[in-house]
Amino acid sequence: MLVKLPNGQEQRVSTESNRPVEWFSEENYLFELSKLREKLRDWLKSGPVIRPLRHYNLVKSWLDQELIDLSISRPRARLSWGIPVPGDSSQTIYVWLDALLNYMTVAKHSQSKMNIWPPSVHVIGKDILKFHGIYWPAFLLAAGLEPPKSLLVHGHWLVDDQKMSKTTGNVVSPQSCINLVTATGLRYFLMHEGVPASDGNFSMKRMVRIANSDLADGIGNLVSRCCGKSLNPLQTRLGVSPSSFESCGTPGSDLLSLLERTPDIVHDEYQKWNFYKGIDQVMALVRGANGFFQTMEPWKLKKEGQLDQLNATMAVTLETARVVGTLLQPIVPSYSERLLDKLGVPQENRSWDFARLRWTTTETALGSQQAVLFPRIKFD
RNA sequence: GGCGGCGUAGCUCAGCUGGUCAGAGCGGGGAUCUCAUAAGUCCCAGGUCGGAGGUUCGAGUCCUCCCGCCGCCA
Repeated sequence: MLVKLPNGQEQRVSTESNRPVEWFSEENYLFELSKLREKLRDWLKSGPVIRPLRHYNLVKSWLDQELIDLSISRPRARLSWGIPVPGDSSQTIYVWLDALLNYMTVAKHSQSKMNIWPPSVHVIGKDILKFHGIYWPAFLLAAGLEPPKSLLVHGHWLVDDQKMSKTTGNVVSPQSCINLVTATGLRYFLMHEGVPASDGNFSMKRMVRIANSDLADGIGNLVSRCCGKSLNPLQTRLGVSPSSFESCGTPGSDLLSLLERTPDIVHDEYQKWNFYKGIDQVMALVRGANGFFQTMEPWKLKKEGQLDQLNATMAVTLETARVVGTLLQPIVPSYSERLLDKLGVPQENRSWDFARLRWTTTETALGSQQAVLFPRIKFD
């Protein structure tokens, strides 16, 4: 864009960096991107390659036009650091070509267990869509290699609807967020509030509120209610059977219904990268469990000596907590680990197969850890 | 200029394939409980579904125009 200098002259500057720009010409090697348009189109059509759909459409519209060949080298005279062009040491490979190969280097060679090229999903920010939706797949296709099977393109975090910038002074430091709410709290907030197709609005206040409400209060308190020695002196988790729910009447059958349908819905939302919707479903289940517990009033059942119903109530609630912990593993792994540890769930029983109600007669000892999964954060 | 996306309660969103003229969470107000991370539960208030017109028995949902925001191309 054109800006006016103090001396009255006008200067063109970059719209992003505000640094002066000028015309010049030089010789470079070019990558024949123009010859790859059809291959890129074929890749785009091969499935839900780019999501959300708006970004897929954007790349599609770029491929509706001719592609211009891409400069991929610079004269060594002004770019001495880097990989020399094979057979012509007067030119250096431009960094934005070879840098992308780091994805492949890590994926293919770091550990034998992880030879996973092409990746099933590559997560990127929307600002680098052209590189990852056009150039990178083109380089790979030209080399006879497979591009990623899909790209998940997410929006940006704004602050009060404004881009973060040093100039505006509204930059949010991830480390300061972690210091305040822990990595778990930050992750939870980002996944809870992140709608892939649109930019999010970041707020420290809102982050604390959401982390507290869900991780400390909703789930953390529920687990505390069940695991406390007051209601659970033997510190065990009893098995659940259909009669566990039946003996709790309507509240039991209502919770059973919720518990049965939630995992599939969550799975479908996760598959579509709609983590925020999946989290909504999980939290609805948590609220259902708290409501069930409140209705059953196990502290009264204990006083009255109704041990069968007390046991059923505890078993049902703890089974629900187990499912919740399993469902939330992709969202908040270490929090879920603590939860599942507290419930005495073996490591081999934490995969997705166990992210649903399971009938069992097995009695499991609770972990001896402190039951505070997520301390409430003081703020304001 | 052309094309595309978005606009639903204070905030974040769902609903968007026409049918209880709208829901959830957070926030706010009130009540209640004490097993529990002062948590839980219940109740209430909050909505011109950007605006106008149209189609239809019926529109937040379909069509047209306008307003605002964002993006791509030129």
